[in-house]
Amino acid sequence: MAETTVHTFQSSADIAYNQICKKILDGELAPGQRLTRREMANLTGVSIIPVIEALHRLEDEGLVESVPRVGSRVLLVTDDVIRDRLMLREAIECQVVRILSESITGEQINNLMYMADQLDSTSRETEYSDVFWDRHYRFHATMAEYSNCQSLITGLRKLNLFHILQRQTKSVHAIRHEFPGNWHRRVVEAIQQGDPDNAEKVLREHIERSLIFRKQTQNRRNDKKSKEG
Amino acid sequence: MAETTVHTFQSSADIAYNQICKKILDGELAPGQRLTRREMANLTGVSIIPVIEALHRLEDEGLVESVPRVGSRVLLVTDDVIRDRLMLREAIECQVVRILSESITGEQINNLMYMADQLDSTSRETEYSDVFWDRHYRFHATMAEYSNCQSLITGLRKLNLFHILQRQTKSVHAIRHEFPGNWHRRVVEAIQQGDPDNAEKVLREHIERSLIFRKQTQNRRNDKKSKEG
DNA sequence: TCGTAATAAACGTTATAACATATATATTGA
DNA sequence: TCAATATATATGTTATAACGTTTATTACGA
Repeated sequence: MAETTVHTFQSSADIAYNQICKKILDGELAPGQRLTRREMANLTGVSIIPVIEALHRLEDEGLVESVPRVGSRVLLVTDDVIRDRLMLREAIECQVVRILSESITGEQINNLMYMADQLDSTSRETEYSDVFWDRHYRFHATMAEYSNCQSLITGLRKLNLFHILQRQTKSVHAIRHEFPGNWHRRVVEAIQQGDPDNAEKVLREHIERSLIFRKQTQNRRNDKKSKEG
Repeated sequence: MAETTVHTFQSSADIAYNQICKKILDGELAPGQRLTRREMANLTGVSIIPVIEALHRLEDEGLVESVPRVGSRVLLVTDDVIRDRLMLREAIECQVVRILSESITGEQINNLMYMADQLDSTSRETEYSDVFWDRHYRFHATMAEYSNCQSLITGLRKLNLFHILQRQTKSVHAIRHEFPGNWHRRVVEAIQQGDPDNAEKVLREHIERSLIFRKQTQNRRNDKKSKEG
């Protein structure tokens, strides 16, 4: 009831998009699952035309991959894709903190500091959970917004959506152990100091750490595999 | 005749996309020009459905902007958009040279060095021209390819397409004077040294220089305007 | 003359049905 | 039994036509 009652003309394409998107993010439609146009039309109650548009949007968001004349499926989260997105995330987030370190206002710093502390305390007190990741996404999305750069904002939103998909593999949870307890606050403090190079460095160290961690898990997984075989 | 005769099944959407895209890049459809679906259907000889897909692709490429229930038009190249793309370019290109400085092979270095010299000599000998920008795009696209990161490759391709659109405003030509004659070679040399931080620094200096230049032209333009008014 | 309301035209949206291609199944031959 | 071929089914693609909204035009009144 506190919702703003904006005239929200929802097109059929919107309906299809929202429903399919939700099912993907909830894991109801798992990675690799084929999404045929007629099935999606039946599933969402709209015709094929808006389903096509919905699938294209999902493909643009990076949640769906398509092959011309063959069809679409929920993105398969392979190691290659994970690495690809990690590289892009590093590029975008570093640029964001650079911009912020040169243009951020006091009020924005306060907001970020509050969110960072809230986030860091979450990671210390509880297991990795939906609420943690929610705050995590929101923190990074807020930084992106403060950059005032639409491409960076949009790019990061897509990466966050991908991360929700990636989380369904469960393997990301372990990254936690690589984080110092006050890492996000340290990022904000680096931004506050106003040195772009240092702010970027602080952020990059973190991302590279999780990349290194991923390589370790890969090796571990390979070891386990060779034991099984 | 030297073309590879690959079975290239061109869908109606492909036909529409190619034709409209070409007209935009050639300036035949100028920025701000409205692209109604029926007109585009008549223009390209296909029905509305594939035109819709073509326009969505062009929107994804960043050449077209749309408003739901209103329509599409060729992207208006405003100063805000230029700044936005410059920020994104900086993010992507810096990440590319970082990756390259840690993973590039000798053969790749040789290729890039050759392309850089060819490019730098072009900028010294001739006026800014199609052939210069062609080589420029190809140089940067090759670096992106060597990064082996699809998101960075795709992102840079879109930025290059945007730049072609931006060139139609003519204002980019003047950036030339900001370049030292051997700038591209220096980038490759920095990559070769294997230090990501330095490679990034070299690249970023260049991009920031052209950004500063843009601000100068804006001021100059404002001065001119106030004289006229 | 200007702002406002009513009308008309233009245009985005989408349901249906037919078409073309790709995949799965069945059949044939060795 | 297996591979190759032919058939059938599933599915992506797209043309057409109708629907609803937005924008442009006209008519009206102050």
